[in-house]
Amino acid sequence: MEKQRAGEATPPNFIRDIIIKDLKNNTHGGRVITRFPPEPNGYLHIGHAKSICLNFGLAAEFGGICNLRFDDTNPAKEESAYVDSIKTDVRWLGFDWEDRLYYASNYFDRLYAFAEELIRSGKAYVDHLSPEEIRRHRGTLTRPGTNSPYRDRSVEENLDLFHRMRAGEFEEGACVLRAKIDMASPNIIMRDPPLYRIRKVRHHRTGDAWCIYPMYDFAHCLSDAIEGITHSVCTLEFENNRELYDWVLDNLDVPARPRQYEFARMNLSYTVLSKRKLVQLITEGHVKDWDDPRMPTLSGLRRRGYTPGSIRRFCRRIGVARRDSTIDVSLLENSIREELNRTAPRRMAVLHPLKVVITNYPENRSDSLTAINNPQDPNAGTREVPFSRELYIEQEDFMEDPPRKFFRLAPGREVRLRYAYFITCTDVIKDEASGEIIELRCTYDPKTRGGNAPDGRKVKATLHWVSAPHAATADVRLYDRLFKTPNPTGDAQVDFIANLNPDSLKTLSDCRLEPSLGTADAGQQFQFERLGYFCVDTRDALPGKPVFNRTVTLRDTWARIEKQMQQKKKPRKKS
RNA sequence: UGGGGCGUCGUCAAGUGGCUAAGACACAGGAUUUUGAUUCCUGCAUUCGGAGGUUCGAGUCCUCCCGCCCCAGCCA
Repeated sequence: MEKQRAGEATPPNFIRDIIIKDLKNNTHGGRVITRFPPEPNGYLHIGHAKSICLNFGLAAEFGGICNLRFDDTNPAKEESAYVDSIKTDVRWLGFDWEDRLYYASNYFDRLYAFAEELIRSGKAYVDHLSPEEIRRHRGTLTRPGTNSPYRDRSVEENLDLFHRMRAGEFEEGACVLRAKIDMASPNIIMRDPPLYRIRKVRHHRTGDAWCIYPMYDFAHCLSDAIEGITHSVCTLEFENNRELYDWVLDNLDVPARPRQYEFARMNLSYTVLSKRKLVQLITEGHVKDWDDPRMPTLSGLRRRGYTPGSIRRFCRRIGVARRDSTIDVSLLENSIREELNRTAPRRMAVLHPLKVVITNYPENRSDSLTAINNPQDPNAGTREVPFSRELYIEQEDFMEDPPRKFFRLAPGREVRLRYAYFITCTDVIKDEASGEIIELRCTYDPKTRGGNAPDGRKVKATLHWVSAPHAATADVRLYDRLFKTPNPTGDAQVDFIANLNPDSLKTLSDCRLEPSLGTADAGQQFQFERLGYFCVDTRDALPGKPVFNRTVTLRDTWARIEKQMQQKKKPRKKS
């Protein structure tokens, strides 16, 4: 096993501390059993990755196990398609639940028996109040609730009623099984919470076997107990539910006594993570689907070119705590750059082509030059790239009237073409009608082959380029942040949709790539030199016709300088 | 306004009464560079939401105050 690099060890967090203490005190018989419990009603996103890494990571670190358990107690919202995508994503992230793939729905019989046990001990009752009446009886944050008139039915009557609920004798909403706790509890969760409701809906796994389904608060803690979970880790919004979690387990004869611990869910700048909002983005057509490369879903990130390792490292770096937090996306971006810098083969690709004719280079001749595949990895070897009289360079690498700090190509200036020759710009050809620059005439110095001048003269810039007659053509998708504001949902007055970045996707259809890129396979990742990291799309690419997605740009100091110069030019706005 | 939580650098986050308050990202300088990339240096909280108090000593303990988050689904 590769030794963890310094600073990459799992940082301490309070849940880890609890486990260490429990292990020391033999609280759970020295065992650590966690679980990742998604509801199959949507795709996993980067926030779930935090939970997955935490739960599986904790188990791995302390010699325990982590189960994958689908919390499928609401058939109206859940689908097996989501089960499949979740399994794919967890596996892709690099975690293995082995033979421990569980479903809350597998426990429906046992859960039903637990409910009967609660009724028999006088701690649950069937309530015939309507949903509206239940709400009214619940009271408010500051006022206690009032008891349901059905609260004191006998055990026999409750048992009978509950059996009849299960038998389908009542309509949806006609009645519900409730825990008999305390309608005056300051914790609203404890005011006789519903345990079972009637749903005459086909369940994706149990079919029509049931018409009553357990609520989260009843099913989750008992599922944990059934599986012998020791540390039930969830997010902070369930903190109020912990009292009920404990109540259920304390009032039933359960096989194990798990404990719930809560950590803060993450927010990520320039995006949204709530399932409701992600769904909205899809249904309103702002993005294509769950796996749109702009989505913070694991399938979106995967398609964007993020690797499992980069996401795991990101999750390790953000830590686990109880305070609200918004992680800067640059941390995520840094995680993938860091990996791809080490691993991605370099290639040259011209996204916005500007034709260059080397006037002193013979027609009908070509040249083959050796390029290094990855300067960070000597084992990556080299490749040959063709050179000829007609080339393409990046439009933004030439300026007719360059500012001081611009040291790329300009009239009369000499620059290096990477791995090729020094060239000097002699003429600028423009479209007569529009004035647009359509071609450059340059000369090359044959003595600089490979990129070095024998006389030792230096150039200030090295440009990437592609030989025109040899180039492959492809579509390249430039993805950027989905929202233009760091906190798209921050202003309650503004619909987050209004904060969408209109430039989150730019599709370029006339990009010229070095020939080898024309046959790249789906999923392959490259660094396009001086531009960024790109991968071949896995959905829209055809054999021999790849489509490239930009994962992330390279850090771009020049862009920053340009921006600063622009800001200087503009008169400062009064603050 | 009832209850439950949380406030340490721009963003995360260590810190569990006793060296000069870790580290990462971001940012700003500089060096190296055939990617304005990478890499490498350097800088970046006299102060921990605020005010009092306890203590020889407080980010850590106490009191009060301020701010933010969660809970009134037959969702999870």
